[in-house]
Amino acid sequence: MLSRTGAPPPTGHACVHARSSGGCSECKVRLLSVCAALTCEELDELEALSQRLHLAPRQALFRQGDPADAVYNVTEGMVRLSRLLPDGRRHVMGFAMVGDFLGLALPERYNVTVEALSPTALCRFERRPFANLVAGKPHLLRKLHERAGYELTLAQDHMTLLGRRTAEEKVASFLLTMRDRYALVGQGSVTVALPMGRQDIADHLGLTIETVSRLLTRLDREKALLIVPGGVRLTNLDRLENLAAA
Amino acid sequence: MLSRTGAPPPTGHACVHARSSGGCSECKVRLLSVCAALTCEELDELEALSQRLHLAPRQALFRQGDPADAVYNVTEGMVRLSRLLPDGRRHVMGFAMVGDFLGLALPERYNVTVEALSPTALCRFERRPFANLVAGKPHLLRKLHERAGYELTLAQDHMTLLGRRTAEEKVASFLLTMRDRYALVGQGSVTVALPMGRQDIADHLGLTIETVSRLLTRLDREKALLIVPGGVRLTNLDRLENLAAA
DNA sequence: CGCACACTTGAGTCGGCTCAACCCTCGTGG
DNA sequence: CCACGAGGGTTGAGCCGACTCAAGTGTGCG
Repeated sequence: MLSRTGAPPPTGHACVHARSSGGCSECKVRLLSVCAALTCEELDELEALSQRLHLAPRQALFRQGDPADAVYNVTEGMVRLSRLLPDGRRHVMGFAMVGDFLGLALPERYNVTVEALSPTALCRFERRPFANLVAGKPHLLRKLHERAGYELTLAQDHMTLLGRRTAEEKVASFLLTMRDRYALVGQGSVTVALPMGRQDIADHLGLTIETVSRLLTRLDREKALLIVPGGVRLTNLDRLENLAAA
Repeated sequence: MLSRTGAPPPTGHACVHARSSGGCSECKVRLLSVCAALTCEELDELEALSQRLHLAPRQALFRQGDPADAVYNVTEGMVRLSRLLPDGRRHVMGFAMVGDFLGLALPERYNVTVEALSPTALCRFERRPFANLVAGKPHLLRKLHERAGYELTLAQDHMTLLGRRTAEEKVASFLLTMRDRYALVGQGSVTVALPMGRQDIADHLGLTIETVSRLLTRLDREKALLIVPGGVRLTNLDRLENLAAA
């Protein structure tokens, strides 16, 4: 199925290559993404397959059940990966941001719905051509596999979170995880943007919106953080890390 | 990190190959495992690297924190993958059985402890030589990647289970999942062996042992299943499937 | 027989959920 | 400019499902 790729330490090589602007080789997220595995020539091949795409907030990229005929790389903004249970309950699998890859685990049909939270830009690759490209590039496959492994550890960490942690631990842990992910893409700051709504956070952590809201305001009152428009400012990291306690 | 590979539909090719007994080519789980990707000659190479290993119940294969210097293929029995939180809480990531691969996502150190639940046999591969072998065999890497993707979907399903389902749904769902996994390795039956203890099930589902016990006896009383020594017999699949309601 | 260990069962508690207001901000239109 | 409505977020009161704590029941093994 589909999944975010968090961001394992980028391992790219510089690529001096004169070309018209806007290409993959000038892509500012290249070194953060699987594309870091490619040489200049390979980037050209990739670029030939790619298609730029922009999403407005609330716009869907695809929906659970749609035939899975493309994979994507997020180059700007943030999207939400969610799943609807037959009885209406919703589970938010995660959030994909700059550098994340959508489509590591591809079944016949997407089993999540992906929607933009903020204005988002992506590279789209048709599934078949992309698979063919990968087939001829073991190091790209290797990179994808590496990502998949990394994803797997993240998924497992999240399982532990969901299964064995209290509401407060979940919220603290979520905020710190978001901070770390921003840091990995060079946006490290004590102020963490939260483009998703409270309901999204709740559905991600296995809580209700009321619980998330209550805990955030409590952490605010306790001066562990400061709620600001569009996010939070983490004013007492020690306290939060204590709560999240790996 | 480490992880079970459930069992995507096996896709192997028959391999007529005369050789001394006990080799990979006679391995009865080959077609269920990643080894299905290999030709006879490649199997020989693999076999040269492999090391047979047997575990008695309760015996550990390795522990959380040990340097991750090998990967494994389970050929018999069942192991438990668990993780200990700093405060003593435990989370059981899953159970690996016949055909499952341990080591898809390998960080520096194992982040789970693997212990045998029943008498277990495995193939052990040193990490480096195995990685080298894989590096020269794109179709094996491909197979591993496929598995990783499959694992990822399983992990995500389990997340949904942990985050958004009630205790009863969790238990019913767990039993059906176990049944399906047995079926995939040719042990399909309405009687499901549960070599793990109640505590293990509880730690896997994010419940307490008492809750698991209570729900099993309730389902028994309601004639949805029958508790038998070492497992359960699912006597009313419809009812259970209703409860698990994907 | 008797201990150990896994499991079951019961009574009481509590964390997080449900239900229901309420508040605030922002966009729209009169 | 203000009135208004909608949507997101907050807050409160009460409840309930799963947890905690504690005892009891097998069952296998030395």
